[in-house]
Amino acid sequence: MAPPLPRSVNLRRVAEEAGVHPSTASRALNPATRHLVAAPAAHRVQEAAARLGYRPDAAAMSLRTGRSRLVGALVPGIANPVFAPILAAAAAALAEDGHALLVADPGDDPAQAAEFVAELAARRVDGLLLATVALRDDPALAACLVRGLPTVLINRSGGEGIPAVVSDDRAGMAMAVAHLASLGHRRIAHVGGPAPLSTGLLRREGFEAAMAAQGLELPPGWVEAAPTYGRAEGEAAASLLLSRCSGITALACANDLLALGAYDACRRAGLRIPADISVTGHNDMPLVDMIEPPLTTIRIPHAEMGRRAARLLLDRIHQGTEAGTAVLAPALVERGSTGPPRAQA
Amino acid sequence: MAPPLPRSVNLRRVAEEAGVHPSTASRALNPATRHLVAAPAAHRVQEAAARLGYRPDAAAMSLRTGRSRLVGALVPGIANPVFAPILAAAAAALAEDGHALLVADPGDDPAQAAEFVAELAARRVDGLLLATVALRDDPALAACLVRGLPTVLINRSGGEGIPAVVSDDRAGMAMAVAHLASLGHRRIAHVGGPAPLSTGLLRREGFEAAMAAQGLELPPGWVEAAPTYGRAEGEAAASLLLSRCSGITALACANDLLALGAYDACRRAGLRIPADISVTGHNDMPLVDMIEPPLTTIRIPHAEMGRRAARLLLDRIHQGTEAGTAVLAPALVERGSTGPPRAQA
DNA sequence: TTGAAAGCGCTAACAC
DNA sequence: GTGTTAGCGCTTTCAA
Repeated sequence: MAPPLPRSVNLRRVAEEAGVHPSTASRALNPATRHLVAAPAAHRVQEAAARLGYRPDAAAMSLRTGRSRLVGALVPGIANPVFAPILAAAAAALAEDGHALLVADPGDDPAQAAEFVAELAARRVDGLLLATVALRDDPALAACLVRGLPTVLINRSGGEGIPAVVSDDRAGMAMAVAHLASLGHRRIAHVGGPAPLSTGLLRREGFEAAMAAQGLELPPGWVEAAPTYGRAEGEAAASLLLSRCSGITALACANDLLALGAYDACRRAGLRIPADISVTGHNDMPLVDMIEPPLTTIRIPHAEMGRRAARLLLDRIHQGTEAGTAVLAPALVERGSTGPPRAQA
Repeated sequence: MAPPLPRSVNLRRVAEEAGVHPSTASRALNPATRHLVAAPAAHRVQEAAARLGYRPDAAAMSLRTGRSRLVGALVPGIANPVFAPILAAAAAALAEDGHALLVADPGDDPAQAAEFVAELAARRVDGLLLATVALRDDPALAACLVRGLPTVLINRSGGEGIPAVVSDDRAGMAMAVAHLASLGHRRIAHVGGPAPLSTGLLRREGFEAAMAAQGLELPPGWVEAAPTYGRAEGEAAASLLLSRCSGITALACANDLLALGAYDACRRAGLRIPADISVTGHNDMPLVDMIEPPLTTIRIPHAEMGRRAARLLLDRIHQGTEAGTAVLAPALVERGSTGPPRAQA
C-alpha cells in the first residue's frame, strides 16, 4: 500500500504547517472559496504553500473534479509547417487559462484519430481541438460528440452546429483567380487538395465559382485533386495538368505544399515561373517568401486561428455555451511567382 | 460528494459484467499480473472490457501508481521548423510505449522554463526532454535534477553525467570549412549562434579549430555571435561581418535561420551568392533546398535525434539506468550557395 | 468559520 | 486464484 514514488509536498503538509485542517487549506488556496476562510488563516496557508513550493497534484485534482486542465489537439502531420503557428498560438492562449496542450498526430488515418480521441478522453482532457476532421462522418469527431467533449475544429468545417475556426477558403481562391485574371490570364488550371477535406472541397468550389465570375472558361479535366497535401502529390497533379490542358498559363494551387510540387513539375517540364507559367499557393507558410521565385499566395492568419480556436474552446469549457463558427479573412500576398502570361498563339 | 462529470465505464463496471471482483479485473487487464488470474476469468474480463470499450482512467492510475505515461518536452520556439521533425519522431517512439508527449514552449526565458518544469512535475510526467538547456547552470535542468526526474537533453549538452542526444557540432563545422576551403576559400567569417547555448559554443569552437586545421588565418572580429537563432539576428551579424572583414569570400553560419539572414544581408549589400560570396548553414531544415540559391548546409538527423532521445528517456524511466550521451553524425549537403571564390586582388 | 468524512478509479499488500 | 482493504491527494457536502 505504500506509494511507489517519493512524496513531494502535498496539501496535508501545507495544512499542518499552517495549523489548519486540509480542507481549510484547500479552501484558502482556491480563489473561488477563499472568502469562506478567515483572513489570518488564509494568509498562513498561502504563506506556507509559497514557502514549501506547494503545487496541487494534477492527478488527484483531476480524479476529484473530473477536469484535467489539459486540452487535446489532433493534427495530421505535425511536421507540416502550417500547424506550428496555429499550435503555438493556441497553446499560449490556453496557458493563460492554466491549460496545457496535448498534441497527437494521427497522420491521415481516421481510425487512428478516433483511437487518439479515446486515449485523450481517458486522460480526461477538458476539450479537444481538431485539425484533422474530414468533411463528413469523421470518426474522430463522432468520438468527441458521443463523449460530450467540448470540441472546436480548426481550419476545417464539420457541418451543422460544430464550432470551427476557418479561413474563408472560397474568398481566398477568388482572390487568387482575380489576381491572375487581372494580370491577363484566361486559361487557369487548379491543383486541388484532397476531396474529403473541407479545404480541398471549398477551395475547389471557390476556384470554379471565381472562374465563372471572371467569365473564364473551365474545360473538364482542368481541375486535378491531389490525394494528400504534399509536395510530391502536388508535382504529380501539376504534371498531369501541364500535359493535359493545352495552353494553360497559370496554376492556382489549393495549398503551398502543392504549389512547391507544382514548381518541381514546371521545372521538369522546362517551364520558367512566372515567364512561362504563373503559380499561386494558399496558406503563406513560413519560408515561401524565400524560395525562387517567391511564392504568390493567399495568407491565412494562422496565429489568429489558433488563438480564436483556443478562446472558443475555453468558452465552451467554462460556460458550456454553444460557440459559433469563426470565419477569418485571408489576404492576397503578391510575390514573384505570378506575372503576365506569355503572348499566346 | 457527487462527481461533477458524467461517468464512463470504469473497472468496477467491467468486473461486475465479468462476475469478478474489481481487483481480479485489474489483474486480468494488466499483462504483468495476468498470470495470477485463472484463464477463464481473465477471458471474461477482457471480453467485457473490450465490449464496453473500457479504458483505464489516467488520473486514477496516475494517482495510484505515481506514473502518468506522460513525457514533457521543453522547446524554445515551437514555430522553429527544426523542432517539428524532432518532436514528431520523439512522439512516435514514445507512443509505442504508451507515452504521450506534452510540449511546452518557454521561448528563451530560463525562468519560464523552470516554471514549466514545476508544472509538468505537478502533472507527474514520467520524464522530460529538454531542448532549451543553456550550457551551464540552467534553471530548468536544475529543476529536473532536484526532483529526480529522468531527463534527456536534445541538441544541447548539459555537461557532466546528463544524458543527451546531440549532433557532432564540431565535426559539422569542420565539414563546412573543409568544403569551403576545397573550393578555394581562404577568408571565411563565422556568423555564430548564441554564446550561452552549447550549439553556439561548439560550432564556434568547431569553426575556429577547422580554420586552424586548414591553415587559414582568422583575424579577430571575424566571428560575430547572434544573440538568438533568428533570421533578423543573422542579418544583423552578417551585415557587421560584411562591413568589418575586408576581402571575405565566405560566411559559415551556425544555423540555417542565421544563413537566411545572411542572404538578406548579402542582398542588401549587393552581393550575389555564390558568385560574390559563399554561404553555408547548419541543420538542413525544411525548404532550404527551395530557396534561391539552394542552401549548402550541414544536415543533422533530426528524426533520428528525436527517436534516440525518446528511447534513451524510456530506458531511464524503466530501468533507471544511467543512459549516456549519443553523438549523431552530421553530413554535408552541397547545394547552390557555395562556389569558388571570386578572383581576389 | 472550520473540521469530519466520503469518495473520485485504481492497484497492491495481505489474508483466505 | 480471488476477495478484502487501504489509500494515492484532493474537493466538497454536511454538521457543528
